[in-house]
Amino acid sequence: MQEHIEESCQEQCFHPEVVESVRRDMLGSVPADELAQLFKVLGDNTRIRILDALYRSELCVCDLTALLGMNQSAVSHQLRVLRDARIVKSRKQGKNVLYSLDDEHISGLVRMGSEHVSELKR
Amino acid sequence: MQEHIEESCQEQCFHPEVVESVRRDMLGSVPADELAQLFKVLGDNTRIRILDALYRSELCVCDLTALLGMNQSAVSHQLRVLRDARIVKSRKQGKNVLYSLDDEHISGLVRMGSEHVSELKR
DNA sequence: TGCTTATATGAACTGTTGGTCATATGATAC
DNA sequence: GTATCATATGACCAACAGTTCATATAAGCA
Repeated sequence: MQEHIEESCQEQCFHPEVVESVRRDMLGSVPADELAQLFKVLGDNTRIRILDALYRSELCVCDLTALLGMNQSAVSHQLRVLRDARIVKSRKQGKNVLYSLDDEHISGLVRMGSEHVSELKR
Repeated sequence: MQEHIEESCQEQCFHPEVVESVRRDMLGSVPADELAQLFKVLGDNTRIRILDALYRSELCVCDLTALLGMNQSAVSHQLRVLRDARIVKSRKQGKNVLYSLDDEHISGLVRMGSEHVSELKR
């Protein structure tokens, strides 16, 4: 994190050297997009509750439906979003489909996010 | 992460003991909501690019406007969202307003998210 | 074979969100 | 004071996202 050079804006106001140096270092637009996409998938109450549940145990769709108290279709739709984002994985077992978290980065993100949230309350 | 007990669904299909135990451990609905809200704010391409830039240097609004190549109003609107979520902070300096990240949890989240994203590509 | 159960999916509806335009505020400079 | 510049904000609109309803698929059971 470099220090900001104190000077008034020329012309169009901005600080050309700082802007140039930041521009060089910034993420490309593709990675930024993918990152935003990941957070967007995490940015829904239903999906967070699903992940919170799956963090504790592998569960089938109707378990999740019962836990969340919402209808099965809504849960399935959200599971699809999570599957497409490769945040959860599923395996078939008889009539049921069992879901679980796809990797441990996700629990890390959720844990870190929780810390930030509780930090803000102090 | 406890193991799932293999048994077929009774009645309404679900596994009552597992569901009960998960239910006990799950986040309350308020924390889940706050967490989802945090990720929702991070889940936008423009805001991620703003954070990526601010991670590298404190910047004024017109710097960001130039960096992102979008109009000033759009940038200000998104800065407001980030400010309301206490993800960035601002200080006045003459005519300018300088923005920076509000705490290091945020850069941690972004870093961790990036790792996850690049992990998926392998 | 048909019947039931678990899950998935498509269509439609509704609420939300990101951007644009126009305008307001607030500070500096003249 | 007035003019100008940097930023903020309100109204509006188009695109999108989450839920529901109805229906499809697919497995197990009689």
